[in-house]
Amino acid sequence: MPPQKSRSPNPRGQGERLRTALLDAARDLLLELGDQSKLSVRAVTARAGVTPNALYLHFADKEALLRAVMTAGYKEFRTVLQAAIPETSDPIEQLRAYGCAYLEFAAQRPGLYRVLFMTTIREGVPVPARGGPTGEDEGVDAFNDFLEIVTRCLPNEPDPFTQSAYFWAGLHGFATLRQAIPTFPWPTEHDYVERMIEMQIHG
Amino acid sequence: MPPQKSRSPNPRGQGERLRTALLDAARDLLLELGDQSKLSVRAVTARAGVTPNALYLHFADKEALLRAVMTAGYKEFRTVLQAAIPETSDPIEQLRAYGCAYLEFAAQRPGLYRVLFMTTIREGVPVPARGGPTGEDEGVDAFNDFLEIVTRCLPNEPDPFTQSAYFWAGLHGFATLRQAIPTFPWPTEHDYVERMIEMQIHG
DNA sequence: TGTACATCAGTGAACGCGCGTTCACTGATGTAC
DNA sequence: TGTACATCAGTGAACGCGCGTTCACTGATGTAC
Repeated sequence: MPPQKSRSPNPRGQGERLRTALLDAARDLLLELGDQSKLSVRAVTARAGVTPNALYLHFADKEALLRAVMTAGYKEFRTVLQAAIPETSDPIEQLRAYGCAYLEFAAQRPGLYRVLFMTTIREGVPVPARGGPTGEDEGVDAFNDFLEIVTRCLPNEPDPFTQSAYFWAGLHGFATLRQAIPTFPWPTEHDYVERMIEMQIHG
Repeated sequence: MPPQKSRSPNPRGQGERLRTALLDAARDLLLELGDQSKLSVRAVTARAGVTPNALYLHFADKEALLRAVMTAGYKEFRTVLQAAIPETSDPIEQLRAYGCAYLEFAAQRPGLYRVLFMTTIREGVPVPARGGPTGEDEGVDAFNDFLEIVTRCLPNEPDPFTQSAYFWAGLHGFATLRQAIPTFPWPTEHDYVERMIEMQIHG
């Protein structure tokens, strides 16, 4: 349903609804186009059923929209991955589930994943730090969720932060290379995660 | 030296020189801009000191130029990495050097690396296959160079192809995540490669 | 040797398009008195 | 209760720009006779 038909203005006091509608439209277009470079102001506003200039009622410019999409994307990322963690006392089982969910997220939402983890426009976006704060940013929190699981998997590891970074890089590398070169004979998601766990945890 | 000044036409029979000049200009711009999406026909031809329409004397369209840039980029990639392999009988030493050179290549030529390993336009570009052919494509050959080193490192490994893919994904993940999120406290290139070798080879 | 012609390596000018953004306006809903 | 006004959620029309690409042309160099 691209250019939503015969939209009537939001009722008085509900103008902020359009903000959400624009964010949703941008996210959906990102999923369809698979690439941020094809995302135009005009496409987003058309998808929301509104003229291009209406964007500027809620965002200073196109870049502000993109930043807001990133913020919402990190929230979605964290929510989806949190939901995938099984309730079990076995941290390895949790790590396995988290890793697979990570790869699935990237595979199912390539455009969104690209914006979150493959762009350079992240000026001002917070980043995880050793012993850094929590609760300020969904992206940072997502890393900390992961760090927590890895820490429980490796109770004797002196540097679980770095270990998490290694694991993350492995997941990211598989997710993105497979996306770029899909015809390469990659192992399955499950095999890949399993092998990473074997090497990094049991090794 | 952006728009090369007062260029005179190539001598008769040397028209193909412009093809090379355009490829070089595109490569250089890619390195400067860091991103393929900003690369325009007009910028490339201006850099080569020629009007935009001259591009069509040598390439069918913009996409054909990009494909040619990729081909040349793979050749450059392979050449640089081959040159980094030390002459020694210790394959681990070679693997270490190759891994570091890989990360350095990505760090020093981010725009080029993006085109080679982070785009989706690679329709028709050959891809490594188990026991596949050699000598047809520089990208495939580069992987086979790497596969050969890994095989020598793991003489008892039943599936060095998959093992190479794991290693590759790890390198790619580190190279690209570090590029996207440079403020994260990443380990050094050398530490990362060392740890990968420990886990995958000695582990 | 002179000259008509072919070939080559480009250029000049323009096309239609989609882009991000701005300015002035509209029409419905609420509020003050 | 009526009415003048303010506010709100947008719209209409246009701007200047850079883009990829095309068409007809040019000016120098070679070749045939």
